[in-house]
Amino acid sequence: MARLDADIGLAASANDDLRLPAGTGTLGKAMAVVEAIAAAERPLRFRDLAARIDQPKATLHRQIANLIEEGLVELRGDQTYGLGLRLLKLAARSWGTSQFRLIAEPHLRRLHALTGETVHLGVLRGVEVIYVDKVESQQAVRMHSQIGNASPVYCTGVGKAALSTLADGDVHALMQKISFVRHTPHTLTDADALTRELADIRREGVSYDREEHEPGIHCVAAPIHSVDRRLAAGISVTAPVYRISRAQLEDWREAVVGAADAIMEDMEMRMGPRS
Amino acid sequence: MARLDADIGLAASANDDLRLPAGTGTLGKAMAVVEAIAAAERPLRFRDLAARIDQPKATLHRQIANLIEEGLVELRGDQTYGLGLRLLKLAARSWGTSQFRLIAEPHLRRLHALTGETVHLGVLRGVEVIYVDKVESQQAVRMHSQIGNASPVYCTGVGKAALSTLADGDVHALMQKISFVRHTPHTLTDADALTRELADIRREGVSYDREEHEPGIHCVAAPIHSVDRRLAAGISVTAPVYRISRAQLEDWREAVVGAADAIMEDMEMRMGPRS
DNA sequence: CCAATGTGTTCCACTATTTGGAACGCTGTT
DNA sequence: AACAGCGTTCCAAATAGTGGAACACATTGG
Repeated sequence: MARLDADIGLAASANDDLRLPAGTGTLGKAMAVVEAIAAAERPLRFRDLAARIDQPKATLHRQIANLIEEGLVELRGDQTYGLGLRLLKLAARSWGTSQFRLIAEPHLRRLHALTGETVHLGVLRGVEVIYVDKVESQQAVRMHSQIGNASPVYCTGVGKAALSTLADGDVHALMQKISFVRHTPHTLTDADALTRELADIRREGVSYDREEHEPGIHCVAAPIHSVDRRLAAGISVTAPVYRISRAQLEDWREAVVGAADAIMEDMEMRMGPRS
Repeated sequence: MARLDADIGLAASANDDLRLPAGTGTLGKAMAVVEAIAAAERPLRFRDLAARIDQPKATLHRQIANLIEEGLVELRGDQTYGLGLRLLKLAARSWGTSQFRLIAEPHLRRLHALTGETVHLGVLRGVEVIYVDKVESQQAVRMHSQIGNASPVYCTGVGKAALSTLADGDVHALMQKISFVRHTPHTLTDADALTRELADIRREGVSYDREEHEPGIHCVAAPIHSVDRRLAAGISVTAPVYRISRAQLEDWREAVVGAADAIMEDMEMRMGPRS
């Protein structure tokens, strides 16, 4: 059958850390440039890019020219580069037609109806979790963002849940690439601590984020094992500590796990029996 | 100064209609594949792609393999291809840091507060308008989508507004590429009609969508001329006919134009004086 | 005022990468 | 069993990307 590994993006994200080549030849180099532009907070100019990319000026210049021509990158303010509109368009299309998201959506809503708190659906990609969907109460400050946003695996509920679905080998490989950053006093800051917690998560079937990413925010999450192991994902209910107690969070445990299981079932229904 | 034309995406979108090569070499071919996958409604299999791409099987196969490796495309259900997660991540980053959007946002909110109806911010890209931001009342069915969504230029308020900011030459070039599709009885279905309406829009400074895209929906829009002519954009207030009369819509005209002008001013403030 | 430095851009011979015809190995069909 | 359709791999040939060097414009400073 189909080789063409996706490998849950383990290898895929080899250059998430914007290093040079990949096994992808020209395309890889082009994407490295895109990633460099995406990674920068302050707008970059040509020389800035040249500094982070380590390629001859001439080469880089042409690569950028191509990226601009393709609408993946844009030249603005007549000196700085930003990501292009084509990405927005493609992402919208991707989001709108993602089978996984479509199947999961009703379950997210149900979970939100039950808890009244924000529900997230996240997928593992390299050493990050990417949020693919979200249902939240009223958004005082709306953030269409969040969807598509990336968070670290090691300090988020979905992140740890997703990790727990991987084989030990894959987990170890990933661990090497994680750079642990302490975000709060509760953040797990090394591979050992994380490994130990993963064991718990595998046994219990739930993971918690106990204010490990943002102070004052905690969550319950459950892993979603995809049928074909091509996807490592998780679902979570997030809430501020001041409103939702640790005990309350644990009471939602069953609901969250239930939702995750329901999503898996629906996936098997609609993808399993030979489509 | 900087060549590296962006050209408002006129040339950029040369292969919006998923034709073969571009002047972009390898990258262009890769993006053609991505675009083909994005364009399809029903999931495509390898042979489907091979049919629409016109490249030798072997070549296409390797291209796809690279795209998968890079996370731009994903192989799912073990036979069909979809767009990859990396696009979501990049788009989110792009959206979150877009200067244009950030500057425009407060004005969109003000306009929404005034009218109570949905406000859109759209940018011209090739023969389409891409919605870059949106403020809406209560979303019964939420659609984070819409943002990033593409609509035709010739039958939307923002589309026509954006067109009106272009030089005649560019407009003509674009017209050639538009394939006019009648969406409602009021849709403009040929270049002549559109050209005539553009003259009105240039004179009046507003454009209307009089149920030209969707029956029962109309809108007022105003063009945003970007300082450096690198961007052709527009802003609009959209409402259902049953609730908002044509007259009411025209009463908002000044507000919409005002908001568009305010956005331009803010842009000049923050980009003009040598940053 | 004219060198000197720091940008961004173009040229073109060299070479690494992409190319695609052909052959292979599946799975399902007649 | 032979056949047909799909997906996958190989490798010589050719194309497309590379990058050192030189150019054109700013801006700086001696």
